[in-house]
Amino acid sequence: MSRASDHAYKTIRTMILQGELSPGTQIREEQLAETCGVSRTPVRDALRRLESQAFIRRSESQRSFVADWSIDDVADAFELRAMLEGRAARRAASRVTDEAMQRLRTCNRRIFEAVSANPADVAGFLEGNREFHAILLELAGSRRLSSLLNALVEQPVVWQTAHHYGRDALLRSHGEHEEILAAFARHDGAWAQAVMEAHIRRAFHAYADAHQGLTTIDMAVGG
Amino acid sequence: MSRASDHAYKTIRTMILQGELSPGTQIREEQLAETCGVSRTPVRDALRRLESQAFIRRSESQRSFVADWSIDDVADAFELRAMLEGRAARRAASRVTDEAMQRLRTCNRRIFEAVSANPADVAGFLEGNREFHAILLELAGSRRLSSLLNALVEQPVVWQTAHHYGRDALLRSHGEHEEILAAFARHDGAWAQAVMEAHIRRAFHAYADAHQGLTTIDMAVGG
DNA sequence: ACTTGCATTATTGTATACAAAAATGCGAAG
DNA sequence: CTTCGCATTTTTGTATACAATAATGCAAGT
Repeated sequence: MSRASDHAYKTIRTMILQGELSPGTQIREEQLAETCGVSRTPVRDALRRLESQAFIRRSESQRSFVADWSIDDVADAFELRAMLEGRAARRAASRVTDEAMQRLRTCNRRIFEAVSANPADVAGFLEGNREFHAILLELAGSRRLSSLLNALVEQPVVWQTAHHYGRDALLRSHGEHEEILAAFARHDGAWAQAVMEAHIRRAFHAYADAHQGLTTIDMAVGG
Repeated sequence: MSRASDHAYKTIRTMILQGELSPGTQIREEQLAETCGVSRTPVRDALRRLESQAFIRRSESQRSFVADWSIDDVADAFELRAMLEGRAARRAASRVTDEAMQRLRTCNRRIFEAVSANPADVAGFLEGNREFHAILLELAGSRRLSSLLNALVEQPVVWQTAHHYGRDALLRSHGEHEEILAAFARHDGAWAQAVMEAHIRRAFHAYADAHQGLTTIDMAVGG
């Protein structure tokens, strides 16, 4: 999007992701405008976008607050993501081309390299991961699915999860991508969907484990 | 939302739904501002919302156009809706209360009355239908699912579909709601989900039949 | 005649001032 | 001591002017 608006969006989003704005904090447009060095107009645009992605919630009287995600909300988001991304994988399996397979393989190789680095290159892993899922979404060929998933994938929770991964978990993630590629090579949509769902659900439990003690969680059995 | 912004939203949305703004038409903020009797600021807000619901698409250079939905887009939207609303039904089945059952029954009775009127009260049907699905979504207890579905349900396509229904189709719709209620009474989530998916998918084919001749469609087999 | 570059026009993006609405704090009444 | 009402302050909503950018058309050169 446009320069100022985009800058405000990224700035605010980063502040939330890094905890500079803690959950529950009230947000004032004017203050953010100062922080971002722009006027309130683009800040309001940015807040709209952040609200649609549940970074921010609005009170009945239109005041904005940094969203505080209960563990149930997190489970909810992961579950929806598992369902939607599973469907994307299934569609992608039946549409994948040789050229796309090459791109996916290259991407996953980069992920492997990031994981193998010493110490593990988490940022590189995240970037590779993001690209892998983006290619898959493109292959799924559903703009609507893409837009729904984009609203889910860039969540604070998802973003932070990888930082709790050990090298073994990162490696397992790479391995699951490999299995998805195998399913793609056979054009087996059901296989791809199953692996993808497992992939996302495991990610959820990695998150839940890292945040245990808050409450006991059980992700509903989905399908 | 706020007065002017909301008014702009509804006005523009109605213009699109009723075909006053035909698909592909370029949209100019200033012109809409005049039409709605407000300034560009709330119009821009409204356009953002309409864009997020795919009433409007934006060119690379940020010009706005009334979205033109290909039949594939329609199938895509219905399929996603079937999946998401099926999941909502499943969750609702395990959380439904006696009080909610009463509300749902009352609602579906109103639908029956609308259908039975002579001539059939399509607006009443739509309103009852909307409320039925809203209660169900509330019961599902997933804010995220709600927001994803809201972006899908109010589509031009969905809205227009009912106007192609004959009384028999409207009655069948009522009957499917009854079956969902039966599943709820037994707290059988799988049943509720299956009926809901069938319900939405039938609605799609009703639409497709009414628009046949454009192209042959086959909704992918989902799950 | 066809392209290329520039000036012009149309359209969107941003800043700012003002209006409306909501929250807050204080004081008086019970 | 609590509660209610009102004035004040804070915050968001809207209008409008101006800036930036993209589209358009025209003219000159090939």
